[in-house]
Amino acid sequence: MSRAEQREATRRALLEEGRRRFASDGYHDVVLSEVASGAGVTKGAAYHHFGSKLGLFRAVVAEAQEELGARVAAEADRHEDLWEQLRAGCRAFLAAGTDASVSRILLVDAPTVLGWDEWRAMDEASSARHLKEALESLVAAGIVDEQPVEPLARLLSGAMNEAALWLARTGDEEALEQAAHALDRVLGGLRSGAA
Amino acid sequence: MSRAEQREATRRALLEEGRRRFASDGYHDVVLSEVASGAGVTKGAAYHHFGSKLGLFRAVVAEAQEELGARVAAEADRHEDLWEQLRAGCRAFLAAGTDASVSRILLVDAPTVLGWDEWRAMDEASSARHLKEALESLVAAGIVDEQPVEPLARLLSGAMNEAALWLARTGDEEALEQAAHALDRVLGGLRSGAA
DNA sequence: AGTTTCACATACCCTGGGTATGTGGAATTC
DNA sequence: GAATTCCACATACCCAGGGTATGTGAAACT
Repeated sequence: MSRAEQREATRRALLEEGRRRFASDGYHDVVLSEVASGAGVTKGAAYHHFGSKLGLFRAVVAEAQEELGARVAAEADRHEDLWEQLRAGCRAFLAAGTDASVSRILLVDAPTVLGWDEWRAMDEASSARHLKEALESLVAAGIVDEQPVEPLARLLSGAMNEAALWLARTGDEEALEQAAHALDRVLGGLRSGAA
Repeated sequence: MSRAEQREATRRALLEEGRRRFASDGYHDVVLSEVASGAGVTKGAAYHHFGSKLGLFRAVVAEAQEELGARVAAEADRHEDLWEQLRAGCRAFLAAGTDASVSRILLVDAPTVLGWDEWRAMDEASSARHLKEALESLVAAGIVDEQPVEPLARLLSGAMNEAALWLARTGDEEALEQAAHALDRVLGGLRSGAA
């Protein structure tokens, strides 16, 4: 194995082991040296690659964020109708929240550990941006009334984050159906001439 | 000062200094011995009263939670109409989120530090319960369609938490108005025969 | 007045994040 | 292909800070 390959291999091993532990134990209870030994290396390697425990966490978050964004977008893009795209995206997000490596890392720990500002910036770069764009398209198409999209997107984003956490906890198939229904209700309020 | 009075005085001093620091620096960056010295005592006193750093935080959270719940309930109770009660409560919550000792402590740190389960249990005991009760009353009055109230409450709770954080960050008078409007839209979707 | 109690102070322990430095083998140079 | 450089890590160490064990003096009780 060449040096570049070797480097990439340990990097990946650290990311994966880190993700596992962050998801199951939470940021604070994760010991960096244990992540390293779990990945078959030592603390030194982790610091070489990521600079700090927070650096590793940041990298894990970024990766998980991207994956989630892609997953949601993929589900949304299966529909032609703009309104259905929004619904499908939201549902995909709720379903994804069941995964601990999403909920614990992205929704619970990330805001505190990275600070709310940085977390929001990362969120903006993926899922939140999709949501905002979807809403803007709907406004442009006249399906949703003209209005500031930003606060609306925040409200919906928050609603779905919380719902996803709730589902992750009471990981029930029925609960997911209920949440999806409730979400439809809420979204319904946005349609032109609904209220 | 009697011993009981003295005890209560230091307890309060620790709670208040703790609340200040947790709000401005966040749980992790708060050093317990500094909280103590800020309150005019030593670490020993803090451990005597609260058992651990987490114990102090828990006490601070409980107090802040109660205050918030009371504030929201008070605003809601100024209205006769059930629907207006819900709206007023939500608006009061949004306004309260501007306060750092609410947003940082209750919304950002508490879920991670106490763990989501414990946080949810505490939330349930105050604001979340009020929200659920309000929704149940609305359903009973036929203003909102019959449906599972639990997931709906979670969605709304999450939406308001996130909105409050957003407001705390861009602490704008106009933003608050926008958020309140967006909230009305979303709530509007719940009324019978709206969708 | 003697004894007990208890609210704290003091001194110490130890985990764990961070850093500074060493090292062996791959990549490069001549 | 021997010498040199480079670099991905390992090793050894530092120290901040949460937690604990024990001491102490003044109030409360007898």
